[in-house]
Amino acid sequence: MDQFVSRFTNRIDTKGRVSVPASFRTVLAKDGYDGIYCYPSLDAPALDAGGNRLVNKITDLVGELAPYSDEYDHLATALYGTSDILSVDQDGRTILPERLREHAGITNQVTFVGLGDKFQMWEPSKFEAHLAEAQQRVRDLRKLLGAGRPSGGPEGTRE
Amino acid sequence: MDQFVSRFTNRIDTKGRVSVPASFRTVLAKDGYDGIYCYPSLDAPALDAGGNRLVNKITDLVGELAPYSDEYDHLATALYGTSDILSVDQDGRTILPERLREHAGITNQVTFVGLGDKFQMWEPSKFEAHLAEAQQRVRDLRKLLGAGRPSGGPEGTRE
DNA sequence: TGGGATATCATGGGCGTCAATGGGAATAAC
DNA sequence: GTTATTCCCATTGACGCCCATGATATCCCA
Repeated sequence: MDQFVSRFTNRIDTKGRVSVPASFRTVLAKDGYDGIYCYPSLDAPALDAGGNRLVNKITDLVGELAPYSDEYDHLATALYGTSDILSVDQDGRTILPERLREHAGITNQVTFVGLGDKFQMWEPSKFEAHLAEAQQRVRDLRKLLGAGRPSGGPEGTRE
Repeated sequence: MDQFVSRFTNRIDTKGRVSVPASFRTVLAKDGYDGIYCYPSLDAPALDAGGNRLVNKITDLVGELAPYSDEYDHLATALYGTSDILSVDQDGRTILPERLREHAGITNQVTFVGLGDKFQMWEPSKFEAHLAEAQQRVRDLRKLLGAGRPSGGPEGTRE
């Protein structure tokens, strides 16, 4: 299945429209989703977005909870209640609602970031900071994983 | 399965195109991947590149993590968000995006280095320095391994 | 084993297409 | 009636397609 990869930064024009990157539109089309399912990221100043796979993942997540539990209410509110389905016009452009733009701090440019089954939309400078942190965290993780590797044979044998 | 082996240095022409080595293209074709999946190496001034095997490895890595965890977010950002799928034209050439060229310090030549399931792209002089260091590390490792080898039979027997 | 022919690969250039951007008009919604 | 959204079109630069050329590697024959 095609995935959302890479990242693009596009401008918001005077009418509030922004071009959805052509490769993301292609993935959405193959996914069979009309428009973009979108909600404020739970723990980042960004917007989570995608098509059917994102919707299915949310349905599965919410479906694992007891229907009348507090968790259910909270998660359903966060993932359904705050979301929008953005329309994409025939030129491949969409308009971000004011509420979503405010959450992400987006003013005149949007960075689209592919994350495999979904993508995120960021204010460009916020994303650069986030990326630096993510890369550092992954490097730290690799060091942790590397330390556990038997590549240092003698250490492994000694243990 | 065919592997990426050997290394080649090709020029970037005035249009920013570079020939992907024919043997690498053959491996990609047999792998069934259309284009080249490519992202900045996390710990080297180089680009990691490959086909389905590389993509599958990344998908497995990211798929092991809980969808809304911090680790998932960081890994997906670092591996999907910084990557590009490079198209390869019918003459076997590709164009490296500016962002990837800058990460690797590539200006007018690229060294393609086969690493089995994937390959890397380097600025030629950076690769030479990297190779010298890697060869020195291998010598050091062999010394270590040689000390632990059962070629000295008595040590092995004693355990 | 050496030389010649052939095929393949890397390189260079021109032309057409595509994607992002900008703007206007019409329609729908408030 | 006003504003927002959708539809339609044009422009420009980047990229893909197509072709040619030279160098190198491989193959075949004497």
